[in-house]
Amino acid sequence: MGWRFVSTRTASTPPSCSTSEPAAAFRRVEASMEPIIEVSRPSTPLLRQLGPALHELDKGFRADMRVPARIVADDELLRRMAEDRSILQLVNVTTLPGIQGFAIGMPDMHEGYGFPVGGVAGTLLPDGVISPGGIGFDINCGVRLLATGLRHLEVSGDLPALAHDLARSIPTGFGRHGRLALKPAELDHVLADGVPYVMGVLGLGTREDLAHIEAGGHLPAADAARVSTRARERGHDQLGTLGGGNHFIEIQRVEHIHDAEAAAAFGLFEGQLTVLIHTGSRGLGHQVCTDAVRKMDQALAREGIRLVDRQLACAPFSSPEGQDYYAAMCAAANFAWSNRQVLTHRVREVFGRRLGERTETWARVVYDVAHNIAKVETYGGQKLCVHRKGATRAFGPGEPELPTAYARVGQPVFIPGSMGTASFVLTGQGGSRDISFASACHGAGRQLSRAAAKRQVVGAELRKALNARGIIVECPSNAELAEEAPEAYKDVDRVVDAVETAGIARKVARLVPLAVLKG
DNA sequence: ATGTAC
Repeated sequence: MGWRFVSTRTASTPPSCSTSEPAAAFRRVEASMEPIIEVSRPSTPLLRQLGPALHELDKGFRADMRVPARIVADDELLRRMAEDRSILQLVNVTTLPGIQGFAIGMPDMHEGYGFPVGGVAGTLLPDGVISPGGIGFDINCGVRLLATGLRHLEVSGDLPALAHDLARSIPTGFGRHGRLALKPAELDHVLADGVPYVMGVLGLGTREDLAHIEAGGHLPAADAARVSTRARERGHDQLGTLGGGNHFIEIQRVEHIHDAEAAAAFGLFEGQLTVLIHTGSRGLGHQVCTDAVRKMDQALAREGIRLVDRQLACAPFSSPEGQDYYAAMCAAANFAWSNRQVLTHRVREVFGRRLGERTETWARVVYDVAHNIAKVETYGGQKLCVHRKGATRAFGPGEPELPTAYARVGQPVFIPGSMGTASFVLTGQGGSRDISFASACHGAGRQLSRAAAKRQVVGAELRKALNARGIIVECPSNAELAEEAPEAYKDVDRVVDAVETAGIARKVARLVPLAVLKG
């Protein structure tokens, strides 16, 4: 395997982002971004394989690295990553003040804002930085799996009606408003209290749901008062909406069980009808991120932070900007969990109406896990701010936060494939703490930009091809379909295999789509 | 991802 790492500037002179002339500094950094890797050259001792599907780029690669960069991938995925700037972005992450151990990229890694999507980094509290770009614009974008007691064959004739009803009940697409318009005081409660409020006061859900959501659907560090007026305006009527892009609701069948013990613990069986919900905090979270990036950018000089890429805007966790962002991020996360909770309620309404309110038609929450979030977690006795951007927490067995029924098998991890392809349920392995700060991948990962996908794929033809395979498509826009075409994504089987080979999480079940609802 | 370019 031949890899050559090429840095276009000398390692002894890391670029600085002089905050007195940010625009010029930004241009310099941009100019230094290509290329990081050339394929088919002699290998370098700077990149070495640490284990199965685990690689490390030595700290000596660039003088400004504080820790090494690691990547979970097989050789083919690594080669793919080298085609965009994601590895360079991961190297940039290693320069952040307070970073501990290593920055690590998941096998679905690709370019993002500042951090790569699929990047994980832990910074030491209290004074290590928190960086909004390490969480992403869609704060607490995440995935929730619902499992019914139905066999898909029992209801195959009802699927078109179910999909249609869901499409009528759930607003999808860019900027769409929902049926719930929250009064300011109600929005405050959603932001501060998350799903317990939605369940307890609005009556949408059960106590059982709460036990099967990461963090119980409520981060207590949230402070509604630190969410800007503009963010609240954008979010007040978006609870219970799906959004656009890669967000979707999919009705699926469990095609194959890989791990009988874990599947039994999660309540999954072959032929079962499941529903996968993928969405986040909509315009509210986006505005929280935008607000924080601006504020932190202005505070860099005061904090004496010099950045290699301005998109890595950050502030010490303990600083006013860091605390404001963390409290607002937690509030946006509560909003996102609440959003998935309201969507769950809509699914239950539709299923109950169409199929009758029976034990079998009840959609139980298997788990709900964030993949764009920062969490305070303890590693080696140290409290870290673990940034996961396009990365799923993957706790192994025995972690106190897990539901009791999952304590022996580990945390459910959901890996949605691209539209029309398989999704996976995995379970976190004990080794994940040391390998990846207890993190796994979050999806197949883009390999084509949205623009490139639109050029290459005709939405109407994709729709026909999906229908020909018996997949129901509820999506008003052919353009949106084209952007999310399977060709735009990496091979999800390969991505999941890399995570499993590395020892982070193991396969429990493979799910295939029956109907997809998207913006 | 996103009232898609303050």
